[in-house]
Amino acid sequence: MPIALLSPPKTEAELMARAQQLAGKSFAEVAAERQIHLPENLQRNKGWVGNLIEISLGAQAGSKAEQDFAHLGIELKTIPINAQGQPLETTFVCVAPLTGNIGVTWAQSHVRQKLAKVLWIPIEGERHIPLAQRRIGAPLLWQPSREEEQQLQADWEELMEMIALGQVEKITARQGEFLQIRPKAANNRALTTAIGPSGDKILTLPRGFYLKKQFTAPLLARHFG
DNA sequence: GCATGATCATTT
DNA sequence: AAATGATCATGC
Repeated sequence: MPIALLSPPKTEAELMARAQQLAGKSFAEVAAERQIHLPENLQRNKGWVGNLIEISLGAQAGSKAEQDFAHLGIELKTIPINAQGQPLETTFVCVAPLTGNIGVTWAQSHVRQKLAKVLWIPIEGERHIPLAQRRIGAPLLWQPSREEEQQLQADWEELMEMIALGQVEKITARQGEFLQIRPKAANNRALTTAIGPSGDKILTLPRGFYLKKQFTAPLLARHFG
């Protein structure tokens, strides 16, 4: 007898109340509540925690493009942290568009849309903690400050200019102070179309935008530090 | 392949 | 130790 699927939260307050009720619970506890299988580790289940939290908050798991709670204008992101509350990983934002970028501005960008309002759920992520014992932290509903938005915009414009000028294969994860571009693919044989150095079409590895820890660390510290 | 969810693991 | 580049699962 499957348990009932949680309905989407109707209001921001309801979403936050649910998120606060998850705080302090272990993955084992929450997985049991929702009758979700708990894997040994995340090696072959990298999105497991994100899916667990989605289901536990009433987002439709395996959803389509758009924010997790589109009716509330809120994107959900789990972020693994260490014992000091610092992020252990970068945060994937969205796929980097490698073609069709003529005339696209920061204001219209997917990065800005995705990050307009984010519900951050910190989770214990240190690998020495067995997955079952890792706990969920207190939620943080965040909107970028003017300064944060300017930081992201500057990196985005630099990186998008390189893409538009056919320099995508010269982009490295070292570029961008707060926002970087790295591979986002099943493996290194995956290919997608991009603009080449001569302005022609080339095939290259799909890339994604990621928030560097230099961006998310202060964001978390301001609230939890 | 692309979009969802990210973390792994090699390199520096 | 930290960051970069590579990778894993799933649905369509």
